[in-house]
Amino acid sequence: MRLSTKGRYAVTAMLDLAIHENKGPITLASISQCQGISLSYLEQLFSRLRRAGLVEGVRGPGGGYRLSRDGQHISVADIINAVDESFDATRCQGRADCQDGEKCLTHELWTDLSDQIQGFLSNITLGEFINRPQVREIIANVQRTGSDRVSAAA
Amino acid sequence: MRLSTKGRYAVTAMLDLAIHENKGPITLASISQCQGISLSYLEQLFSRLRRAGLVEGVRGPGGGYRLSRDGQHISVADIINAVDESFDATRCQGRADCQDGEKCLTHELWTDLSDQIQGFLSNITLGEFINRPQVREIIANVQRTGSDRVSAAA
DNA sequence: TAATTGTTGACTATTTTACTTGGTTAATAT
DNA sequence: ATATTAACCAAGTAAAATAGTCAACAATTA
Repeated sequence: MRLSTKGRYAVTAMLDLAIHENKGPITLASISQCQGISLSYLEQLFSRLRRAGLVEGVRGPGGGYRLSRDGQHISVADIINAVDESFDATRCQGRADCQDGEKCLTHELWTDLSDQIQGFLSNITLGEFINRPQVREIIANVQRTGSDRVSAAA
Repeated sequence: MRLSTKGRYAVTAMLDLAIHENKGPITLASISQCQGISLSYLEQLFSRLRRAGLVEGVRGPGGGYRLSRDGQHISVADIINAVDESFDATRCQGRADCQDGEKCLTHELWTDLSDQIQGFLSNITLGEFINRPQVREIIANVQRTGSDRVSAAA
């Protein structure tokens, strides 16, 4: 479980899709412009998100990306795992040839902790998150002051 | 909040110190050997942990590092923040000149989420973690099969 | 057909990670 | 005192990850 700006890009982009879930596909160009991420970099990220089955692309004019399943069933952990491919290959794998056993010990402690974090992020879904009262408030405020995404994308 | 192998190294090393909290200082050489991390890299990490006030070094023979305060009061978030120095400087800072307001929106959603993760990891302290029944079991098992750290360090 | 948008691959620059080398100090043991 | 131990410190380096560019191609719509 790695958590970097790469993961943040993916999560914020996915939140973008989740918020406009019912307004048709969102183009990467739009996300690129709004979030200041290069288009090609987003393409790379979405390539992975698509292969992970989290989004589906729609080609042609009016196309873009949409969530491939309900936001309620896409967790933050899903997204981060999709773009990070962190097959960790922690040392001392299998062979218990550590000098005094401590190596395997702390390694195991970390995996325990890592599982905890993973579990925590698995319980935060896009749908659940954007439906929290305080988050809904943020969304409402921004859409009141700024112009809507639909008009901006049209 | 960045979470990489660097952070894992730091956390596992700190868990090492926490487990042997009452057995005097632990040398970096010992941790290096046990966890397969280069000594100098550990020195760099502990330099930061020390400057963050999480550990204190003891020079000379029999020296090493120990926690500078009780493990109950050192959280995983403390450790990761100490070694990662992630002042993120997320774009669109202050100036709300985003094209359609969406940029600031998802940025804010991320900080919300990020605060959640931070809060979660702040609640997991070294002391609390290694005192969990299932974790204590791991520790007991390893110390039964392998030789003890004290004998290995002596 | 022309425009739009996803899809893919190769290639590059920058940053971070992880490590190396070579020292210096401070404490301890002989 | 001297040698040993170990923390401290500072450059520099190789490998990897991050972030981005460029260029082509495929499907869809108007």
